[in-house]
Amino acid sequence: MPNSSGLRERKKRQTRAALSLATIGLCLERGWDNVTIEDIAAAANVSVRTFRNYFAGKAEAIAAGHVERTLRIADDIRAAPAGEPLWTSIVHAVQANFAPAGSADAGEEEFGRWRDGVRLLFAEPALQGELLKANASAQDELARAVADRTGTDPEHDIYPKLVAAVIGAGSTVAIEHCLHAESPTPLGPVLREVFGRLAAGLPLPTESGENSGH
Amino acid sequence: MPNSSGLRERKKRQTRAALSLATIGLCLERGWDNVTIEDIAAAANVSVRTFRNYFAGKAEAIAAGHVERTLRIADDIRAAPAGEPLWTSIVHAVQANFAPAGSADAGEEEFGRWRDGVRLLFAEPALQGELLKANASAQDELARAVADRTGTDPEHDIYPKLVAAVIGAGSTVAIEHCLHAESPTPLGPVLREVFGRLAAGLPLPTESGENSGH
DNA sequence: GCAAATTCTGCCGAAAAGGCAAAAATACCT
DNA sequence: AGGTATTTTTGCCTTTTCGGCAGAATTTGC
Repeated sequence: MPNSSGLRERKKRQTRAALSLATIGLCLERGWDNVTIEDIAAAANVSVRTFRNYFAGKAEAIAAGHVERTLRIADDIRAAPAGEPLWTSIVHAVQANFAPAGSADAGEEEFGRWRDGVRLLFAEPALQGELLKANASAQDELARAVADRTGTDPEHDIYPKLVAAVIGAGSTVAIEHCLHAESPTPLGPVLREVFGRLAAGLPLPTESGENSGH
Repeated sequence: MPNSSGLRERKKRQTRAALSLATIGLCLERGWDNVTIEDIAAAANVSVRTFRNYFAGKAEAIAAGHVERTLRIADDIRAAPAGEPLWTSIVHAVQANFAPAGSADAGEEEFGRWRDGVRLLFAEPALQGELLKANASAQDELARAVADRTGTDPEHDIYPKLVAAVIGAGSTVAIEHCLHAESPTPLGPVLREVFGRLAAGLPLPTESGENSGH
């Protein structure tokens, strides 16, 4: 096994990040259809063939960040204090990875890049599929984390798989809601509302005062 | 607006079905990589260009049945008796469309095609994304149906969108579970367990007697 | 340094993807 | 029926994607 901290691995991570970043940047700038893999490779100073060694296509390059982000949710759930209720851990984990502390004002550049990328993702149908695949690919890891936490079997029991799927679905709905909202909405409260409803069994919203769960 | 029952529309549906069927058949027979669009078009007696008028690619052609099936769930939810609890309607609708009455024996040919298609979709990684996209594309319609049923707003309220996403996630988990089970498992009970847990707020399964909820 | 393993790269052909306009089929009106 | 409008099918075309292959270049461990 190659040393994961050697020069080679570091360069690989750099190239990977550069390609993903270049893809997002070019697509934001020119629009999805007006960017070829050749352009991206040139912008990242590698050959077209090398791009293909890293990613299957433009979409995958853009979604790469989302995959890492989602996988980190599983880690956070595993690392949560043992006594904490499962749903609390879930909300914290999702929030920590999709709505970093500084939120909107403290211009976390990485978060800004991610936000731009996601907006693109939702615009182009070819990218929606990739986002979905990213969620799905993290689902197994998520299910294992939930199984760890609840003492269930990630292979044979339905419970952890169902919870993992619901985490993905709930996160997606919350993010999409904030992204499509006319006024910029912070993700945190929406996430709490979504998972609050889920943990309550999705009862019909009461007529009183809209459904701003709070 | 073209008459939907005219000859033209009927032929279009026929061509569409023939292409989807030919794609599934050829892919099952030769394997995903060994089928070109040219093969499919030839098998369906249309030009390659016509195939592309109907579907963006092999994957979409295979998933077409799944899309229709999912859209019909929305219709069923709309058509359910007004007094019936929402979750009851949902379980009925999903079950009706993914596990037809006669179950295995009453060979609904369309159902057979769908089943083959789904098997393919889950087997080949290149196709899993298409299943996800199929679910997502039906999500909006599902949300509108739920909104109709619950008097919520499909645009601004989170509730209908969340329920729609959960229906998709729950169905997928149930189907996947049955497909991956070593012993052939009927979908109905699994579906009821999944949505039972969801309506209960996904409480941790009790230690007693496995997790066969309900 | 040196040998082994790994990655990068150019070259290649098969396939996909989609714009365009002529041809064919269907619909609709008189 | 006949004629016209609309829609679908088709062929032709270019550009881009996709991935196998082998040699060059780089990194690693010794």
